[in-house]
Amino acid sequence: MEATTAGVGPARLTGLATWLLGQTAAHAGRLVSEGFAAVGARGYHFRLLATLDEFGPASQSVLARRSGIHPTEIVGILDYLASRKFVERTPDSADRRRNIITLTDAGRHHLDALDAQINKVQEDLLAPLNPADRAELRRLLGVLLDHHNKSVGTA
Amino acid sequence: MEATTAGVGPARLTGLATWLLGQTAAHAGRLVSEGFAAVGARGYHFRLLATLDEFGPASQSVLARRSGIHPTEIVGILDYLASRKFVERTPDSADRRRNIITLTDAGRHHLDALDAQINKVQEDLLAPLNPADRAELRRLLGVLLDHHNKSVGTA
DNA sequence: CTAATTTCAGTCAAACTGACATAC
DNA sequence: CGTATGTCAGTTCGACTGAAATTA
Repeated sequence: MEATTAGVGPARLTGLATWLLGQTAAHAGRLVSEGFAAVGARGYHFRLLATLDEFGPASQSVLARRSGIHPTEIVGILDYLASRKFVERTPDSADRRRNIITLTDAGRHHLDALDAQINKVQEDLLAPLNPADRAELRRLLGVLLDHHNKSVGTA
Repeated sequence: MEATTAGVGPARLTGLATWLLGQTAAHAGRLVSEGFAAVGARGYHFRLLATLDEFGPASQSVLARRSGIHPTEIVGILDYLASRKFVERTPDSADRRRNIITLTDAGRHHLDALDAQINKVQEDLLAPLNPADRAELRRLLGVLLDHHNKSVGTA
């Protein structure tokens, strides 16, 4: 049996973990984009809103670290989310460099819609895998991420 | 133990297969880019050269299908590869719409260098996984790819 | 002075869309 | 005619670099 070929293409390529990962992620990304586009949103919105929902209000730089989104991206995403009244940006009185970002009720509501959407996408993506395989995939990807997060120092 | 958390971040996000996949692929992509940049190349070059090496000369559209690279991308990549004398573009006498692309000796040589590079990267990426886990990861990704290639009709 | 925070402007790789001339 | 091929121009998403102003 050996390494699966995943359709067609040069074996030199299709046997590579990096290629399989890239192709699968591209596909997943397509599904995610479509799913979010259906509710007029993007991946970044979900990531930021989910971060706010689970960790509570925070400054933009803390948000960047928690969400894994690059600090320079945060500004624009927040501009948009604030314009839609999904978050509130208020200056931090304790440290005037900072803004404190808070999730609004509308934002929480929107997040629920995105949540429903993204869960549909998981099903789509993982359709051909049974529960054990899904868990195993998550485990393996988790190990890789943990390892590389540590060595690179994303913490 | 449950689904691995993969560092930090909102559970709503970090438990998602799409997120794990995206993050891991981003990391892998970083490693690949760095590796290829070290020999003055990019991922596309390797993909196209490998495709030519394994399947032999072909038209640009066939190359696109075989490599999984979007047809409109092929043009520019080939422009570059031809300028470096890694491939030759000759008009097809049988069908004057087509160019036949051929790998040169220099191209084959360059491909060897890229091959060495990309294999180093695999090791880097998969370092925390034992051989069985690596095979399992490849298998699972392969299943996903096969499934989605079929339904979308990339063939 | 150094360091952190936010912001702006721009780059980049990969993938894509739409249009078009040419040839089949 | 409709379709396939190659080309060009432009867009998108996610991620990044570099620089700057403000404040700690």
